[in-house]
Amino acid sequence: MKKNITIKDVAKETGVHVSTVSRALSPNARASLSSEVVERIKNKAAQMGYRPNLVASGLRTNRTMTVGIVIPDITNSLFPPIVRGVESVLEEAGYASILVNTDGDGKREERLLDLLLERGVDGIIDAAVTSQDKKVTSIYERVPIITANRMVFGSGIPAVINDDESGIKKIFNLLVSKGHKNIGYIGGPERLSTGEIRNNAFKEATAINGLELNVKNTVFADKYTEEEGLNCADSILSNCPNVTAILCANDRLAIGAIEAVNSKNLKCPDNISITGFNDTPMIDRIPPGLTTVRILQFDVGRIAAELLVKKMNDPSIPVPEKTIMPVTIVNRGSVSIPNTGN
Amino acid sequence: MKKNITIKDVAKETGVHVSTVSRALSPNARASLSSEVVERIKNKAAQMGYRPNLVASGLRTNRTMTVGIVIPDITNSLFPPIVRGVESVLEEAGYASILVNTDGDGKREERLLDLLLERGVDGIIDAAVTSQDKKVTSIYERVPIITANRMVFGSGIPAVINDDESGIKKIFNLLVSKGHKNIGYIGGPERLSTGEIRNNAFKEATAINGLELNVKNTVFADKYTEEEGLNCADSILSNCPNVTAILCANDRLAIGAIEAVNSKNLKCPDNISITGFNDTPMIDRIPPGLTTVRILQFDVGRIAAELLVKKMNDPSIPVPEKTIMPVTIVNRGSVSIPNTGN
DNA sequence: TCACATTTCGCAAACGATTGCATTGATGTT
DNA sequence: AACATCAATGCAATCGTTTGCGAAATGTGA
Repeated sequence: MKKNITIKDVAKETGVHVSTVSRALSPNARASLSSEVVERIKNKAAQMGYRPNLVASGLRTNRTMTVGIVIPDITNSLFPPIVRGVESVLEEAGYASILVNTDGDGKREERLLDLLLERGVDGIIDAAVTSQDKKVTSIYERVPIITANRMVFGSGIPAVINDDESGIKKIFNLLVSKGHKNIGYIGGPERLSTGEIRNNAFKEATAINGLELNVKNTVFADKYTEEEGLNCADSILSNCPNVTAILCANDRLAIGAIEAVNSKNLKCPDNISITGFNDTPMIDRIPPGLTTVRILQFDVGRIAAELLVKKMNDPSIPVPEKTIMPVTIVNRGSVSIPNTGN
Repeated sequence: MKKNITIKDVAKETGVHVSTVSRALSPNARASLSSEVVERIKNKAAQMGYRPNLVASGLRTNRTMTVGIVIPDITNSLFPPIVRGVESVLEEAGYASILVNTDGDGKREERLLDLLLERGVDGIIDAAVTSQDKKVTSIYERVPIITANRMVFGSGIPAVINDDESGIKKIFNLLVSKGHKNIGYIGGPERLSTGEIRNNAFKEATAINGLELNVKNTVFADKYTEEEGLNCADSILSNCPNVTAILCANDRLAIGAIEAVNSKNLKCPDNISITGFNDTPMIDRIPPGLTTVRILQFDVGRIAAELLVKKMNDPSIPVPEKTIMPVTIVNRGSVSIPNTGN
């Protein structure tokens, strides 16, 4: 392993002091130097193959130029686009990102957040928070944080989220416009802001439309997984055989619901219409084509990162506490007019 | 933003020297201290909420306890499981990982590798190398590297790859065992080791089986994308209408090929059998269910990381230059007996 | 030509932790 | 009792960079 070339080596080679080299190589401090030396030093440094040591610089400046990205699980296709969105702006701004997966485990999340702190990250993008997250709130006084896709209620932590409420209401309206009156609902986990907001939106939507809501046709998933979706749909279908549609708080739940429908020898959408939320990648290739709410995954990450960069540059700068990204309905094959026949 | 508590604060508070605190908190050096002081210091440190500054420690020890993970694109579902595999062992070993996406762009890859070096990563897992990658080879003398899923031929860089050759041969044999004699092939990019190995394996397989191979039914994709798969399949289907099966070097190509078949009003597998490679997540939900080669994505990452940890602990330790992970065939619906009728 | 302002650069102290070496005090040996 | 031995801790340099401050060199104006 070769030895690294330091600022000191460059200084010796060019016959100036290390501080001069430092200044010559720093775009800000460069101004106080004669352009002649600056050129000479920059050339020599390049020629010697000098690469700054970000660790040393980080120690001195207390800025590591790294941020932590906290997500539940990169294996969940909802998150990679968010991560890319985050990195698209972070990379431009010179930041590297440390990615960690919480697996939705609170203890893990706490550990990982502490780890990020030890590593001196300049900021954190957290897409794995729970709606009442204590840990992240306590950390918020030590480092700038932006939550993405989810939020912590009443924490003051700036959040970039999707318009969950209007998404649910729009797709609910789509169902009623098709003639559905008996709509089942598979809700999201109440401990997540997405779950709570979507679930409330569903309740409101039923009320607004004068439909009735009973405990049998609205069940709440404990996790956003296909398996939960399958179980919840099973429960709805057996307790309320007269539902003509099931609105799901998330695509994965919807996929599970479709499975449940299929396994009962029913067909979606012929017998039961099903809708999702997120329009997660590849979902369009799974039959019958999920009608769902499209969110701007990449942009959620992008905007969150932009806000974070602002905050990191100047912690006192005010950023909106809630940025709500627009959603759109994408119509595919999983919704049709209700089949009340037989 | 609160001030961080340092080793110096703990020293002052306990009335000992900073070096003593350092030793007390370091599992190795702890031995040379009386257990009484060690306890006292550890307690006080915990009580004060002391958190080590990994940046400072990294500067002194020249070990940042971070590794770089280089992949083409986290949005490609092949990679998240690999990343999780890597992190599963890295996290245990106390390393954090910086994830970067090259987008398959050589220039980007070079820049990102340099960035990782500046950040003083202790090692690199690279799943984005080309088969003749100069950059990564040149960097290999500065930091331990393991390539995952792909390899750099003749570089001496340890690689953990899948048994691409036997995967292709097995699935080829599956096709001939079903009776296929006129098999088209959509190959992988020649600049990637996976492409080269799989393409050669296909050639060998045809030779072994005494089948003929012509330029019209074997085409090579420039990238592993659905779009390329579609175009390549289009070309094969129009130039060789008598092919009964298309073997694809990768699942995404296969998905594109299925699209091409569908768009010609043919059906897979009724008219054309199609096979893939990787058994990428969710692929099982896309009709008609791709018959493909399953690779151990998670384990490729895991093993690569294990080797890397070994190397980082002792660069002189020998690790196998090539670790080949077993593959298995997973039979789903996309292969049937050839339809030569009409 | 002198006093003074400016530009350009060097000096040295930080940042927080680690570690080889020196020092202290206690213990053991003869 | 004198001395070697060893365990426990302190001292200070070090990692590579940044930056406030001061010194030297240069320029300016009268």
